[in-house]
Amino acid sequence: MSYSRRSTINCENNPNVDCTIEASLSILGGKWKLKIYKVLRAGHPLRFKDIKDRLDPISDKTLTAQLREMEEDSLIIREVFPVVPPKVEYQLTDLGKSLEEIFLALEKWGKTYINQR
Amino acid sequence: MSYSRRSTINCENNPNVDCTIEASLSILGGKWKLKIYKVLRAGHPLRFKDIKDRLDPISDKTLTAQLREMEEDSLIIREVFPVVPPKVEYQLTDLGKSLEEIFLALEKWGKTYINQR
DNA sequence: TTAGTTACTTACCTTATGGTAAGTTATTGT
DNA sequence: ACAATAACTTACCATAAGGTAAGTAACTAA
Repeated sequence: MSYSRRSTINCENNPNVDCTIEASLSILGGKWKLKIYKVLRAGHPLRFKDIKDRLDPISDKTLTAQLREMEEDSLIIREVFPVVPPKVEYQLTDLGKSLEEIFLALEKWGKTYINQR
Repeated sequence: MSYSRRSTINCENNPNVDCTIEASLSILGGKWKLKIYKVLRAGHPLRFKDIKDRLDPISDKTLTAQLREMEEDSLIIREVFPVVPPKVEYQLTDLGKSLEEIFLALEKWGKTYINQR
């Protein structure tokens, strides 16, 4: 899939009727975003390594990129502690937490689907 | 994104805790699936060309591929009428209709997101 | 006779996504 | 002195998703 990531999503000027869906997909699409959400939704802040360990094998590069995008999109907050070795914690913002409904719907549908086949 | 499309999704034998999410994403992921859902959810069967006309510019090749995958995944039914020029109609199955909750959650979140930025 | 129609298929190409492997930093533990 | 650590970055490569453009079938209307 390729969802074009746009810095501005403007539905007023956008003749495209799929704009809200498009907005969601452009932000949540991809292999990792919702999995990262799942890891972070437990609530307490997690370090880079903690997130990495809780996911399927994911490369540092990819995880970094995904976290940066989520930060840009205001889904998570990144807090850097100036220590050695580095310590960086990530947690969901309120906007990030508002993904719960989508998450639950996908999880529920996934179960339904798996049972029906 | 690349979601690996698997013919069998087996959560029992899968140690991966993200399996239901993964199942949903492997079936709904990509640029077009949910947009096609949106077009078809009106209810009445639509022809290939009708679907195409209601989407952002999409190539025949891509639309064909997406529809075939959705058919394989039991989300839609494809009905061929033996006439010339060809007539093929597509409509949602019950399983396809069960995507409504995901669709609404995405649409709602998209609106929220657009308003918050 | 020729153009138009629909639902495709095919060959080819571009772009995006994500992986691998290595290097970087500054400090602590052995 | 040297390895280990966490959170990166960089260069390079592989795969996949999706686009473009052309071709096909069989019939109808002009």
